Amino acid sequence: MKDQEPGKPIGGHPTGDMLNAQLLAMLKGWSAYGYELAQQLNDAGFGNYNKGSIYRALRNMEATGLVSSTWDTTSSGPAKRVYSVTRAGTAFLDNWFSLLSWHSKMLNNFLNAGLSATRERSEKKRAE
Amino acid sequence: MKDQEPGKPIGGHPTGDMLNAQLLAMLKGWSAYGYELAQQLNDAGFGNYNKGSIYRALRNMEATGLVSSTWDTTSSGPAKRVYSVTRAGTAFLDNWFSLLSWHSKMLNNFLNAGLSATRERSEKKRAE
DNA sequence: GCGAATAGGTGCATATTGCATCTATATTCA
DNA sequence: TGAATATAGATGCAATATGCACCTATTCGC
Repeated sequence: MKDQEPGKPIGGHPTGDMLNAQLLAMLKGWSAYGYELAQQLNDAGFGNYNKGSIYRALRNMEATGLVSSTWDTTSSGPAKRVYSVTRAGTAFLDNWFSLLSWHSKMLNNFLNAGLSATRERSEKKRAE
Repeated sequence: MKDQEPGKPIGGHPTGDMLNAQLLAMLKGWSAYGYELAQQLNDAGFGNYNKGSIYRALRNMEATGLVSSTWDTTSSGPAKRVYSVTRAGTAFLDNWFSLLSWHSKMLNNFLNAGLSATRERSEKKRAE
C-alpha cells in the first residue's frame, strides 16, 4: 500500500475493478476513446490517473468482453480506438453497484454495532 | 481480472483498500484477531475470503501504522495477535468513506448525464 | 518543414493476490 | 495417555497488476 498524500482521499487513484467501473460508467451510452477518458478523469478533480493504466484497463476489459472497440480513422487527429460497453459490461456495472452497496452497508453495520453482535451470533452458531 | 461467478457481486472478494477498510471497520472500537476477522467475513454471507490475504492485510496495515497489535497469551487456545485501530487507521476509514461517496457520485453523474456535458466543459476549457 | 499536441502503446521493477502448505499450540475424547 | 482435530498465524511461489518512464506514429499550427 502506498502512503497517503494530503488532498487526496486515499493513497493513489482508483485501480482494478473500481477503475473499470469508472470507465464503464463513462462509456455507458456514449462511446469514447482512451485518451479522452484519461482527460475526463484527470479533469474530474481527482487528478493524476495514469494513462498507461487506463489504456491497459480498456484492453483488459475488451479481452474479457466488457467493452468492444473499433478504430475511428475519419475524425480529426490520429486514429482513435473507440470503445463501447457490451451487455457483459452493463452486467458488470450492475454487479459493481450491488457490491458497493453491500460493502458500505457492511462498513456501517460494523461501525454502528461493533463486532459484538456478530460475535455472539457466531459463537451461538458454532455452539450448535 | 477474474471471471464472474453467479451469486457473488463480482469475480472474487474485496481486496486491497476495500479489504483494509472492511477490516478497519470491524476493528473500530472492538479489537480482534485475524482468525476471528476471517471467520466473521466468511460468515457474513460473502464467503470465501482468503485467510492468507487477511493475515497479510493486517500485517501490512500494521507496517503502515493503520493498526497496532499485541499478543494475547492468556485466553484459551493458541496465542492471538490482537489488533486495534490507530488514529491513522481512523483517518484512513474517513478517507475511504469520502472516496466511496466520490466514486459513486461520479458513477451516477456519468450514467445520468453521459459524457456529453463533461465533454463540452472540457472542450470549452481546452479552448481557453 | 518543424515543433507541439494528440493518441496509443510497451518495458521493467515492484507490489499484490490466490492457492497450497507449514508450524505450533490447545482441546477433545477414545 | 495420546492421537486426531480445531485454532491461530504465517510463508513460498507462480501469476497478475501497478506506477513510472519512455517510445512510436499521426496530425495540426505556423
